[in-house]
Amino acid sequence: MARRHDPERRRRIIDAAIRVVGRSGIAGLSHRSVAAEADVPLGSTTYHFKTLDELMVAALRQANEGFAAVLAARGGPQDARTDLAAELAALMGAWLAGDRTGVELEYELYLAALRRPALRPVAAEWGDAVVEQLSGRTDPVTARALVALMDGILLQALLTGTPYDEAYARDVLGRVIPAG
Amino acid sequence: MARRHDPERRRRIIDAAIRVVGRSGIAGLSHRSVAAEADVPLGSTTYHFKTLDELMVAALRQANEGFAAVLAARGGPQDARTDLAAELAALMGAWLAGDRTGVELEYELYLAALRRPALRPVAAEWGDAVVEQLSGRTDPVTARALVALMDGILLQALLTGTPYDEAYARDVLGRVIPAG
DNA sequence: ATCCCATGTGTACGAGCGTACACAACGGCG
DNA sequence: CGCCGTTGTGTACGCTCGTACACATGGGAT
Repeated sequence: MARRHDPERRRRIIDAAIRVVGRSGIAGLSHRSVAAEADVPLGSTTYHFKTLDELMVAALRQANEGFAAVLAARGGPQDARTDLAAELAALMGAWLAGDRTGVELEYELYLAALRRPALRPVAAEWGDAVVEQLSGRTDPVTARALVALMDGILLQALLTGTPYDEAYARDVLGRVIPAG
Repeated sequence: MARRHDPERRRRIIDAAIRVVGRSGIAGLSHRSVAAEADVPLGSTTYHFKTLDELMVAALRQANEGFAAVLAARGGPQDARTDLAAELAALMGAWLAGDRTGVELEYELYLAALRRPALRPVAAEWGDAVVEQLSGRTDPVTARALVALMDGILLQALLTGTPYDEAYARDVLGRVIPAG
């Protein structure tokens, strides 16, 4: 019999959900699969998250925080003399390096907002957060365009299986940034 | 009892699959739901498409052809004096106008390639087709960047529920196109 | 000390799913 | 004409799913 009133229970379930989505995709996400992965009874997942949407919201939010931390560490408010386009291109390269599981996981949750209105606010938050990270380096319109272009470039790589071309990314990202 | 050896049977099933995805999303796609929508017996869908992946490949390919036709009609090889960025921005606006069901449908099938390798070649074909449509107006690198940026802009609008801003799209698309 | 409710657990139900498979009907071919 | 493979159909099996619900438990409020 497990300990009661476990404050980590919720977190355990979210972590398990992220692992499940990473391994089997959203299609493989269910109360039962998460319960098995987290090694908790079925009733526990349904108690903390009435619907799978709620669980996905929590998972997406947590995944976002992870990426935001990476971005802050690498592309944060450092000096403005470095080439922003090159930095972002390198950031994408580092993210895609090795296996693409992590990137696929985050994009799958992110893109799930297309059909699940509950996820849209979280997806919007993510974009806003990145824009804010870039706000010290460029204007808001450019920042938003950079986010859009990065999304598109990453999707081209992920959806078609094409290898990531960092030089190409640096080139076209640079075009979006106003000269000066 | 339905007529046998119906050459339209396959097409009927694909059309029904597209309607089902448009209404309920990929999550609602099953052999049974398609069979009901197409008004054919269950065995008929499983006979023509052993797996749902096969059915999605056919549906995505058919949806692609529809968009390619629209693009060819509007953004085809017309004279190069018109503003390409403005044309593409207007094209996206027209596509999003009214209800977004059609766009959501195509993007959902397109994005499904993230987790379904069977769809990747079709997704790649789509990108290549658009690049080719643009080949008369600009260089290949720019064309690919425009496709990426359009994907990103459309996704921003679809995922966050933000209204589409055509002036913004025209602005940033124009930045990607080399002066001259 | 007692009560109460948030938290946690186990089990069962009905629905929908992919799959398999036996059978029916057509049409080309020998 | 008669055979046979392609195409089409009906049904049933076993599985997983969300959901519901009754019950257990323990800590905080009274």
